[in-house]
Amino acid sequence: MQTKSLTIGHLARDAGINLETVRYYEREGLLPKPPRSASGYRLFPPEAVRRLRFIKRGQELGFSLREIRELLSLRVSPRTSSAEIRKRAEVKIADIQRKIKTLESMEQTLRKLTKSCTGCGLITDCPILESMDKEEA
Amino acid sequence: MQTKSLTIGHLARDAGINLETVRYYEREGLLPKPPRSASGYRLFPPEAVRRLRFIKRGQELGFSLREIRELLSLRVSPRTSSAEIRKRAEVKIADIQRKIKTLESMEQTLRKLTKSCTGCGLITDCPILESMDKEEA
DNA sequence: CTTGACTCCGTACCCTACTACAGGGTTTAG
DNA sequence: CTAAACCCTGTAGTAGGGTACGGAGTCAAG
Repeated sequence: MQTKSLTIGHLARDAGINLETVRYYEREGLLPKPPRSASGYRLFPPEAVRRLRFIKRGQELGFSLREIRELLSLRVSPRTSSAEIRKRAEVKIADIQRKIKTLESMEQTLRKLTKSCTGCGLITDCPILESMDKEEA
Repeated sequence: MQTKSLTIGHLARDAGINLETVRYYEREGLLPKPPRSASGYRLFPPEAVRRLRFIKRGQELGFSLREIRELLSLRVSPRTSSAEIRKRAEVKIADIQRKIKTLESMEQTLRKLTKSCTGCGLITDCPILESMDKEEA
């Protein structure tokens, strides 16, 4: 075992995710298959930790594993050009922007409601609920 | 059947979701149980369409059905005060803001990468992939 | 009336993303 | 040398969010 390799348990702890999940990601092609020791143990390079963190962050942003795999594997085919990859990245940016816009509009709606809600009256007068049950912006 | 009521199929079509999903939402408490016709058919009020659209949008923003139900049912308990509801709405706003921030930072990362990627070179030189495989901001 | 489109309920199945064994080999600390 | 702590593979189970289907009743048009 080289000093630089991580066993699966080590990697999982460093990245803060379940050990079984690491194997799952490997099966699903999110993590490149690592070399093995003589006895068959996986020997992950230290970069694997960052890769796992990238996956986690992507998920928190609402990307599916399939999308994250896409992002991570843009380089897989040696045929695709750098331009192609750039294009894909731009699509993802547009994706993200749409998500941001929707969130912002939802925030606005909630914000307006809390503003018109003095917070003192009885439930029946709360404009937040009023609007909730009837519709939204 | 009153002129204003919608059958389940009608509602589903109007809201653009699967009929079975409507029943699922009712079971899960996202949609109030509608009155029934003499023969047992559900008779939804027209507002149900908006409610369904609200649910859909919430999902697109990464809220779980449980969270959406929470938002929708803030008024359920006649004991909670208007202030309580306002507080909950504010928590949701903070939630949304966190999501927006994370998305923005991811966008920034991707944007920086596309900028440094001329899009002309071979795959091996693409800075997007370079950074993908090694880490991220 | 009959036919086709709807509806009802209950149950079962699907996908995603994990998570948990079981049964067995390996490494390492004492 | 042995026990604890790891690791392996393979399979199964979970939760969330639906979706499909069978068997039966209902409604509207011709």
